[in-house]
Amino acid sequence: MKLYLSMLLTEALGRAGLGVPDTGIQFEKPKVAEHGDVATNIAMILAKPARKNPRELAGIICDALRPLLDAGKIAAVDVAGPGFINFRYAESYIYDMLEEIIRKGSAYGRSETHRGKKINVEWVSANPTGPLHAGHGRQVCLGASLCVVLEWSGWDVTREYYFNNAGNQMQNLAITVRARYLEQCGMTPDPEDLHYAGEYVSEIGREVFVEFGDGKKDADLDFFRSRGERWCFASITRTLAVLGVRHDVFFNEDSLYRDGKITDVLRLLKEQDLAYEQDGATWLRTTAFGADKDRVIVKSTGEPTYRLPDIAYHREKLLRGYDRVIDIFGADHIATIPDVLSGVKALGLPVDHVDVIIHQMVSFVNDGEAVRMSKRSGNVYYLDDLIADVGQDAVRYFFVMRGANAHLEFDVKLAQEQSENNPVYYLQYAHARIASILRFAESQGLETGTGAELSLLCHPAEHALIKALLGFPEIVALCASTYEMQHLCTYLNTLAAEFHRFYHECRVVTEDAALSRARLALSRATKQVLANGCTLLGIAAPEKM
RNA sequence: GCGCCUGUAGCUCAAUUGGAUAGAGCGUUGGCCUCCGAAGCCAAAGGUUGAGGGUUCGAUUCCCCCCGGGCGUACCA
Repeated sequence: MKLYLSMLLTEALGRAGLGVPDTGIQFEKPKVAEHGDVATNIAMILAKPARKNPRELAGIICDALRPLLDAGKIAAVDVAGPGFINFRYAESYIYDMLEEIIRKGSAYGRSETHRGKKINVEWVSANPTGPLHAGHGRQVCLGASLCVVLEWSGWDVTREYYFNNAGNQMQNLAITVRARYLEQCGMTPDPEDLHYAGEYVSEIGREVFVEFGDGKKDADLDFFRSRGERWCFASITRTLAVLGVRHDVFFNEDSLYRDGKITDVLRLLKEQDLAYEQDGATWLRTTAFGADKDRVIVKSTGEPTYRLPDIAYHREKLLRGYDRVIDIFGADHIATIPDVLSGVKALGLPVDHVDVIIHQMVSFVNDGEAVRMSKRSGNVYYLDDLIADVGQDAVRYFFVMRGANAHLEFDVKLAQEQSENNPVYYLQYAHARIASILRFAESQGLETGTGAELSLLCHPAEHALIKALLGFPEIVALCASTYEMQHLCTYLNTLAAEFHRFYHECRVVTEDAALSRARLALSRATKQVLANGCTLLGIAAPEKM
């Protein structure tokens, strides 16, 4: 529709002796229904260069536009407010569109906008030094939903997890696992060795003991490292699977060492004088990229800091040739981004197509009290715990219902206690309710299939519901282009509300068979859109609850 | 100190990226089931969008300056 109006407006502007602004013609959906279904601010944009009153200009544009309009699509066009041009859909248009929704079914909302283009989304990427904690949930859910939305916009999506199975943190895990294993063998662990305090490390130690007895007393750290890594990997992927999240690629950090990529990058940086030795360490000349000071990339122990493998990893990823690359990070990792990107850029790779999504931290509140999160103390609220407390659907929904930039407060108690009033249940309830209506209709011998006379739907609540359904593809596109998933949540809840209103205003199954069939068709279409939305969010769309 | 994020109803957060009367949920108050799911609907109350300037037809949104909160500012990731 916007495309159609855009064409006509361009034509009309030409006839009125006006040009199209560089920004194109912008449309928006008026907040207030009386203002019509679509509006454009074109007259206000053009008013200044044309040195004319916006309202007057809008009138001129309208006059030029009216003869061009197809009455089957647009019923009315008028000037309002400071110079908006408002359009109102023709009834036949919304019936046609409803027909289309029904025809497209589970594909309604998909588009081919980015067909043939490849995108890589890297997210989660938590260190395999323990199970995922509740705070990881936000990134898990944001990324997972984003990937689906991108696919619905035609992108060929690669889901990637950068698996940090090398470096200092893994060394600490290995030491801790060994200490816990030796504890099983009857030795008292040195507190210095217990870098990770979580109970799970003891569990790993027990597993090793069960399998080998005390036969691994003299095994080297590599053994315990790989046992720890294997356990953590299994734990993380299991939790992800519970939430319906999967990755296509787990890129192992240690492969960068094995394949010599770390040394390659170090050499390349040194060749460009972007890395230098000092005080026994190797420094990255980040001041050359505008940073306040240079940073260490290889410690005096000879071990790289995270920056170096991060640069090497991004280089490998970019070399694979994606049209777009998305990195999702928590705000606590924000410091690495400028260094890594400028490092990669210095290696001759373009980074303009890399988008970094930063999400702010989550705080968990339980019964008015902050849930303390500390890996070292072992006092951790795990993502598994959160799922057990509120359910996977609530987890998936709550983490994406707010913008990534908002500091999210997750009140666990509230999510448990008030689950009846939860937005996610509100949404699912609408879906289950429609399913119930359809079952009832069938029990009454009503045919709920095709062939409904949609023009019988003339009640305001019916029109409002249809128009709400029409907005779905645009919302999907909006989420895909802004990377902001909360728009979908907001949309789905207003859609559910619109349905509930319709339900109260218009009885679906009545003696009037023709009207009943039309309303059943509308109900089915609503159910379909709700289900499609649930698919995008990764939550269930139940037939009963 | 510096950098990034943030401040909107009592609470948690929206606001289609600069649009028309700033909206939802929770909480509070009052209505609605002889009828397809009341996990629902309707209504009321609640706001100087942290404060002050600026940009323009128009600012919650952009710019400047204060004030408050979060995260960084490691030879941890």
